[in-house]
Amino acid sequence: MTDSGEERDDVSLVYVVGRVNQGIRREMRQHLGQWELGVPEFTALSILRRRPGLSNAQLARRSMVTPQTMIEILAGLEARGLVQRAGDPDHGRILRAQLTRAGEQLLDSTEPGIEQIQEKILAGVPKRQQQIVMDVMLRAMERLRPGLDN
Amino acid sequence: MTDSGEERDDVSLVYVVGRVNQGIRREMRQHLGQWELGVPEFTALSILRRRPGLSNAQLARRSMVTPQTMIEILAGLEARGLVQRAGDPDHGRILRAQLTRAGEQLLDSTEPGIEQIQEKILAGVPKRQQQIVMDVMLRAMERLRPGLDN
DNA sequence: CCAATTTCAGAGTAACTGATATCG
DNA sequence: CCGATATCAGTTACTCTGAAATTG
Repeated sequence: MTDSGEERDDVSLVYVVGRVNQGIRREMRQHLGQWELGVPEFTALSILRRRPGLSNAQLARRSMVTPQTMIEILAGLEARGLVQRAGDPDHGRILRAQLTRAGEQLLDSTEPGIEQIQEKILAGVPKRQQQIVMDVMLRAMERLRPGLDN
Repeated sequence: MTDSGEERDDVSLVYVVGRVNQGIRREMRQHLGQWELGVPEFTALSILRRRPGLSNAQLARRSMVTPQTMIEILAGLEARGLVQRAGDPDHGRILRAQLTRAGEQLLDSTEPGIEQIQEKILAGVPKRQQQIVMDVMLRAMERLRPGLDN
């Protein structure tokens, strides 16, 4: 049996965000599989390229996961030589992470496919609307972040 | 160390959707915990209330998960008496699901808290912008759906 | 025979809570 | 001592792939 379309009314944002994310993750997983890279790993690499020198705790906050979760992701990336970490000279305990050359290269190979997913789901959507979606989602992120601080 | 704010530039939609979803799921999990309900279970119940009589396969498509994943969720809900399923009279194999009285009541108790999460992240966002976000996200859902059909 | 549905079984991914140690 | 960080260990939550049976 074939399924009919979805109506525009009475559906919550929480719901659509969840469903869209589910679909995106599925495609990402499939795409990233060829490099043995998981979605959380890809996400961490992406953030680190934009923000070299983040600590594990900072990275966790940006990813909206607990530091315990992030440490595992980071440990895996470090073990594979995609990320390297060095102690902050002014702060004994903090370890600042950044991509290695290999990490950058791997990220470069994977990203076109990810952008393709994005283009696929945004095809034909006016730039102005895209901008509004980004703004609203970024505000949502900020509202969600505080509850995450340990 | 405290973290600085996020910039509006050069961040992808795929990224923000993922992060917002992560934050939403965390709050949902925390809220739903008191009823021993997981996020996928809540999602299935929500869909079923809006669409009584969906089959497992249809439910899977709407949730953007495989039918094998959905069958487990559904089986759990049925075992707990929150959902009941009956064979389609015109179609021997298909089982159509709907909420039981208990399922409806449980959903009623949980929903206010979920709406609260939504209000929290959308506070102060103009209705027009909210509508645009919904439209764009619903379009994204449609684009993501086909790849899911087995 | 083919396509869709249901469903079992096993595996893999992703994320969490608790606890400990260190540093400023 | 307190707050933030790092990190180990164990556990839970979620989703997938493979395969088999059933039905129209």
